[in-house]
Amino acid sequence: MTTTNSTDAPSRPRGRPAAFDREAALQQALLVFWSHGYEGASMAELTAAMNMNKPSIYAAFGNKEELFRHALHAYTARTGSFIGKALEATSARQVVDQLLNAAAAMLTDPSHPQGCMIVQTALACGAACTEIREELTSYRQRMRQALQQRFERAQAEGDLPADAVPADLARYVAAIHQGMSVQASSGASREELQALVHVVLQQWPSR
Amino acid sequence: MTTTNSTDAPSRPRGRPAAFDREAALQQALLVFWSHGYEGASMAELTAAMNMNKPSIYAAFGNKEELFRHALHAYTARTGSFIGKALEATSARQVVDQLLNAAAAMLTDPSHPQGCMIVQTALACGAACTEIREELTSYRQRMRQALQQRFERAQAEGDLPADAVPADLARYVAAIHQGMSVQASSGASREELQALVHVVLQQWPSR
DNA sequence: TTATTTATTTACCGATTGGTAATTAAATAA
DNA sequence: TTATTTAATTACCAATCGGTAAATAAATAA
Repeated sequence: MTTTNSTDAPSRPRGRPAAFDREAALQQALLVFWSHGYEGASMAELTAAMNMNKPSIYAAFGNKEELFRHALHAYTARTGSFIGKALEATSARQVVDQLLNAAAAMLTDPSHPQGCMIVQTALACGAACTEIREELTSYRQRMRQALQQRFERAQAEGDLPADAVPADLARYVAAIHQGMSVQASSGASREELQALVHVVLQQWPSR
Repeated sequence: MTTTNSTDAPSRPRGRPAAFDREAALQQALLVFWSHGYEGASMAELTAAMNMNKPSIYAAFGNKEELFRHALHAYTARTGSFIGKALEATSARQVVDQLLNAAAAMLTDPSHPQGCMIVQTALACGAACTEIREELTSYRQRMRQALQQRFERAQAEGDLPADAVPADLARYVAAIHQGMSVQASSGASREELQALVHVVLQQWPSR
């Protein structure tokens, strides 16, 4: 049991108070990484966007690689929250509908860079960011596995044809999602992506 | 009419002969850009792979940006040749079949980096490679437009349902192709991608 | 041979990269 | 006040970045 102050009111820490808002600074870092990629984002640009000087950033978040991980965590918690919600829909078809239409909206939202951070920021990179690249790859694989499990459940519930292969359908939907991300980063509009999703849903098995 | 040597036999040029094979050197540069991206590929790594020192590279190909364009041209001419062939297939369904199955094979070919160079090498990057990024984007758009025109022709030939929208189908197939590229670079096997393509073909309209 | 032309080699350039040591500023505790 | 603790600022580091000037090597032309 550590020694704390007598009341439950939070006591101020000892030294000089931080001048930056941690969440706000992280959000700015996120935007820089999102638009320029891991190695395309320089510490100079990050310091400018976060309105912090380098030693403060390193003290608060570690080095560039750890800063990226913090930003990535903020991304999945905030921007990527629609994925978990879509997986809770009541049928496989509704999962795909909600997932891809929410993605069409998010990927083209003008309030942040276009496309998906997890697809864009380190698809190919130099030797210095191999770990980051692999981390993003495992993120994508986890999403695909979550889709596969959801489709397996759907099939067990008679929600998908018996001859459908959940693993293949999951890979298919994941590819659509990733392709939409590429096209969003190339300037595709929300309406264009929604038309794409419409094609997917029209052809979705056994509706 | 310029002055040439008297016979048709090619006369040797005046100065010291180049010690490198231009096409082979370009192929090595292509492999480096393909696996590490435009800004992830350093001139040091390129010189090592091409077995040329920097001044020779600059004399032969221009700067890094122009070298990338030369490599990109070699890529589209060699590796990307299957796209043009697929577009000549006799039906829309066969176009998609040939295009995506050939892509599944190419994207996972162990003799070169996994995935598509045009998707991978500059999706997000720093300010220094904006032009490269836009050039790759326009490559992807040209492929999508070619698909759209092919589907328009298919529809006119009764090869696609009257209510199908060629532009949307083209965007759909392009997204599949791009998503396959992302997954190939993440380690998906040829068989896994072929299973994905099977899902697409099973659901292709009006077969 | 000598002159000319082109390629390769070596050494180097300024700028930028990610990262830090040392100092100064602002808060609390005694 | 004085000591202590933490943050912000300034200045700086070695390494690497893309790119090049100058010198040397290897070919042909005369």
